[in-house]
Amino acid sequence: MSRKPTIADVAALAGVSVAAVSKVVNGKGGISAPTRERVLTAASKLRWTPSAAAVALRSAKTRAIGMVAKRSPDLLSADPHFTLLISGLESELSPLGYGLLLHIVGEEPSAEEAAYRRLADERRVDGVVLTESRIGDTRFELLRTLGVNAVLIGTPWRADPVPSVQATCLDHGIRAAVDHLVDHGHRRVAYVSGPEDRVHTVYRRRVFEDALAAHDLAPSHSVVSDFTAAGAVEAIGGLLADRRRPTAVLFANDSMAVAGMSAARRLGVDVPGELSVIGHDDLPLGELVYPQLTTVRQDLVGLGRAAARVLLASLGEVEGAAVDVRPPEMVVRESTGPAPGRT
Amino acid sequence: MSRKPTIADVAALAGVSVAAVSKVVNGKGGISAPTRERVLTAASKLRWTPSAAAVALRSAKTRAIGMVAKRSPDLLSADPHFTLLISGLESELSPLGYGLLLHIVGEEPSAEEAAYRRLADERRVDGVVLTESRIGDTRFELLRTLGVNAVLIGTPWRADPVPSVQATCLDHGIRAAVDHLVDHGHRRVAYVSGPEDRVHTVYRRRVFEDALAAHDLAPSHSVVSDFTAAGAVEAIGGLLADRRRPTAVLFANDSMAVAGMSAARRLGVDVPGELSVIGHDDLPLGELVYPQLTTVRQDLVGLGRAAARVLLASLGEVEGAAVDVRPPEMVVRESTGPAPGRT
DNA sequence: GTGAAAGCGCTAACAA
DNA sequence: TTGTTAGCGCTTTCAC
Repeated sequence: MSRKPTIADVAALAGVSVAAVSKVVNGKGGISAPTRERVLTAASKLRWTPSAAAVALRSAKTRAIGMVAKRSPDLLSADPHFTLLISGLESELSPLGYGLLLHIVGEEPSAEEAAYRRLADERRVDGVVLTESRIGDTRFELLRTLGVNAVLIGTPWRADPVPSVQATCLDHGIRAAVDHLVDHGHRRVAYVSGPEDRVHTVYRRRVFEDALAAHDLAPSHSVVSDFTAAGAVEAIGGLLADRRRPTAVLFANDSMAVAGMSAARRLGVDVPGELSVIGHDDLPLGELVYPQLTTVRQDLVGLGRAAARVLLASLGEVEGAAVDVRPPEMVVRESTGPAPGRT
Repeated sequence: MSRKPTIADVAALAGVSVAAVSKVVNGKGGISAPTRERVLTAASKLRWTPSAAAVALRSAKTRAIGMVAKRSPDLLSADPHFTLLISGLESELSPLGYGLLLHIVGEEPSAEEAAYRRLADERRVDGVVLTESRIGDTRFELLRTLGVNAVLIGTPWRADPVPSVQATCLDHGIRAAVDHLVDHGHRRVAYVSGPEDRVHTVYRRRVFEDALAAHDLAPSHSVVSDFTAAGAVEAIGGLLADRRRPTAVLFANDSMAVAGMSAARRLGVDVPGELSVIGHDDLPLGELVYPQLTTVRQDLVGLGRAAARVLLASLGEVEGAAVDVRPPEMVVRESTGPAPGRT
């Protein structure tokens, strides 16, 4: 197994200087067509590709972007979610030869910060993508002082002037879900949210309330949960125990919705006969279960793609319009139906 | 925002040579305690960390390992699986400062090979981990000729002398599942496998058959499926249409099992009353659904961890015993019960 | 249009 | 024990 060829080998084989080779592969001007040709054939004959390390050292560009994901102990909620975002990211990064450096950290608050710091200090990436926007989020400040490009997938906390991507018409999905429910005669509708420190938790609950208010209704119940199965089960238990229990419930994600739906059925409550259930995100999971889950689809892959474009644009790799992210839309499947007592 | 400090800055601040700094951070000998001390304080005062690019260039070690995942179009099956493996990998890599470079590629055969080639040619990683061992797998050969360290998670194809990790007592889980079923009076048991090009497909089916044979039984049906929801639905449809239909079915993964279970219920077949269902892997999904899925647990996180250790060992980063991977075990939940007509 | 040469930040001989 | 120095493979002025 021979030593990896270097730019010098290519230059020698092509009978030109290393500078010429460099110019050719980087598309810099001042190279005649014939020279160009010879360099290219020499390079492919040698199967030469520039060493990532050398390029990174010389040009201070790593051609990699980083992502750090907090993994909750039961990893129930966030994961399938991440996979979709990552697919979207990769579909934009890969064609440009960018890599995705992934870090999974535990729940300890310091672990996440340490991961970002390391990425920055070691100069391993040209930018990072953040997810799960939190209230009081300090990650952008950190990254800014570290001098790292960053983009947030989701709604920034306050008017924090951070680059971020999100769907247009962000409220459409939940509104449609509420309208759907009300149209089917539901009057007592509950909401089970995710952790309160998430920016989207607050936003989505407000949209939910607004949408109900448009029908002169108020939430029958509003419970804060934690994205775990146990949390969803507990939440549904509480709701169903109420004498004036809801006839429909929206969950902040699909995993909770499925867990909640299962818990209801286990308690002998028919879904959607006695209780309609709606999820959020539209993960593959929702189609697997019985009854199939009605949910609010989010264009997770599109969000990943858009985030990559923003980063790439700030690195001067691409220009122009950000790709747009499809607005959330309701996907009606089997877990919703008319309110009980209504035909 | 000031320029990133270099080793020279640290050396200057500490009043020593750059070589001294290098030796200190790399734990090479020949440094007096006081010098060591001053270097360390200087480094932390400047928040200096060696540049990954420079280290990589100089030492030909990137401190990163790569993984390329084929993403099936409907990404139903493989994904939650990957997340678990990645968690395991990261838990070993992170503490040693190793990064995980992830590539998601499409189904085209060439895409995968291209991804490995790029990782190798650009010298972006010190090793790669492979998953989804296939029959006639050529990836190891490729990686070998590319001169890249690799480790396989799963059973190698034939006696291919490749470093790989897998659980001990690999057959225990499926055997236990079969025994469980037979003990509950099941005599007509079917198997729904994954794609036939996977090594584990063949292996698991054989274990299934052996386990049944130990009870003087043969599979009632054996169908090859594809890890998709649609495939599982179709498979279950076929099985249930048979006049002598099975009273229990094992699926090659949890997603198919859940989809199959749902399809059965939709056809009016009670699970586990009329049909027992068993999955494979024990993904979080199985606990969410109703009835909860009985399944064969696989220590996916442990496999990731073990794979990382193997790679790290071959890079001289750690030594000694590989971590061991917990044997597969059956997790009895709600989707299995006595055979119909038996109390 | 092309090439010579100076580093990017670090490690590892080798000297002192 | 410590410092000097020669590159690792590449990009980029700046001459020619």
